Amino acid sequence: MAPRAAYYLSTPIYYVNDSPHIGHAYTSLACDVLARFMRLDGRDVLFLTGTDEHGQKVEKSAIAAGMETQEFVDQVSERFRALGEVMGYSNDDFIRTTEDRHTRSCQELWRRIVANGHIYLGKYAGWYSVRDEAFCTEAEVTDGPGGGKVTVTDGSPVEWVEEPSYFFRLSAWQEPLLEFYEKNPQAVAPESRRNEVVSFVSGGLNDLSVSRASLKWGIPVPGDPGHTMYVWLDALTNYISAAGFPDTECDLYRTYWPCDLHMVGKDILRFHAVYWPAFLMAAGVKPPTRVFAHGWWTNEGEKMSKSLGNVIDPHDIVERYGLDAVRYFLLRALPFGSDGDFSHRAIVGRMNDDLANDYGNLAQRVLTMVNRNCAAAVPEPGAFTPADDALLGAAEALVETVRADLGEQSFHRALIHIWEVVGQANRYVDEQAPWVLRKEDPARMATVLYVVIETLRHLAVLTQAYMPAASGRMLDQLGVAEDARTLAALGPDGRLAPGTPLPKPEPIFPRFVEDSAAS
RNA sequence: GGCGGGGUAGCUCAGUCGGUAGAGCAGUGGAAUCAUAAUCCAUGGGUCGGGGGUUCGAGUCCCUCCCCCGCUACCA
Repeated sequence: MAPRAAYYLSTPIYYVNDSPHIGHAYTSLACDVLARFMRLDGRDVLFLTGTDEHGQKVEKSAIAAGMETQEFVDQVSERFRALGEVMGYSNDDFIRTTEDRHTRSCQELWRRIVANGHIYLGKYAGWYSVRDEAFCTEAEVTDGPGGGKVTVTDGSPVEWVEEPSYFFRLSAWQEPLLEFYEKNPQAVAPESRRNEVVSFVSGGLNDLSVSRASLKWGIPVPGDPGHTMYVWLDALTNYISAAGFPDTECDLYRTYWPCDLHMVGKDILRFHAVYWPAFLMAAGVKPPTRVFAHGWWTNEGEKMSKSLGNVIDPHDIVERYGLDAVRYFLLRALPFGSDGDFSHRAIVGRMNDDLANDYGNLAQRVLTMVNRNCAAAVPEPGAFTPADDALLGAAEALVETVRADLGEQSFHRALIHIWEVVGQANRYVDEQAPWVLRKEDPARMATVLYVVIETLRHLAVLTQAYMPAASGRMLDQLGVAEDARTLAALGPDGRLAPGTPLPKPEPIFPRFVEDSAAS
């Protein structure tokens, strides 16, 4: 038997200075759905997430909180782990940049880049924003209200810093990067983001400051402990640290690197699509296969911000709408890659129309009939008619379509395709009218009900990646064994066995009923 | 300023090679009654952002203008 094809995908590591919000939840959710789907498809998956714990900002926050820095990051990192539990993530690893394995990896990557002549000692002078962890050009700085200088973009204060610094020779990587994008058109997605990246690189690249002398909370530069690595070089390296680097001969590394997919928000695309491949190529390491930048959410049409106080906390919406509904909505509401709006009306529409009415009710109406008229067991089908074959054929063809959609991270399209079959099944039930057959032709009724529950088996197996809990309950009601819920079990060979006892059906997707007492 | 992406039914959006404008939701009418008052059927006279052009024929190609979004530059 051939070894299972490996699939390595990552979320960004989240900065511990932030509180987990819907943006973090969304990025990881997309990865989780992909990871689950790939596992169902028999792939050997490594799904990585974690936390970014270094930098001046963290150090200052710890002091402000009156805590030891390590104690502070331990506590905040835990919040991101907790988010994973609330959202049902199935990550295989959770890396923290304060771990030894990461320090070793970073330092070795640095040594290799130095050995190849791409890091040199220079001097940096400029405006530095502690909040943004970045130096700013003169054009990005303006006079602040309090007399000091602030950034133009978000008004965070900047301070003038002059210090010796190590530089990464990014300027030398312009051509290799352009060649990389050219040869690997799928390396940056979606298409519009790829254009932006190519355009940015074509415009010329400046060398990058990759160390800071004034920073203590970070990874020391090998051979020059007076310097600490620049936060992005540190953070990005987590992706190979988790793959066992620098031990490039270990199973982990040989199996999973290069990473198949880095999922990121559009704000950090440049770091992943430009700096990161350059760092790796400079060290003689293969760059990641693909970086996908998704969009932002607004809340009821408004940009989310701390000052507006309208930042969506994943815990709140999961509590209000339920995890399965939230997971479904976030990936169905908009084309993946675009910006989207989170509104109460929109999610309730999806919950009630798509989940409760179309999908949930399809299962309920058919399983109830089976329960009452087929001795609560999978019925014995007779010969299939063309109408039966049409529905079964559509259900069986779905796996190919969904695999292709998810292969290009088109989460919403996969759901649209699945729901086309949901609609087809509802129409089939109306046309066949098993409640009429019950009196006139019980054998035909049994066949019709069988065709629908067999269709439901396909639907439920496929929706597992998006809605693990609800889909699992549906598979329970269909009498599908735990070990028969993979994509390999789809198709005619895995059909439901007549006579299998079925439990009494219970509604799977609750309708959201507005609380009229409120307001 | 440059580059990229958009401007299509009340709302969210599809529209491959140019050939009588589509889907979902919402609305209206009807059927059915197995089901979570769920389902199914019927129903869209929209200047396809404005103007001009090419063509027998353009949402779909060309020119131009307006507006929105993203990336980026420069002036300062």
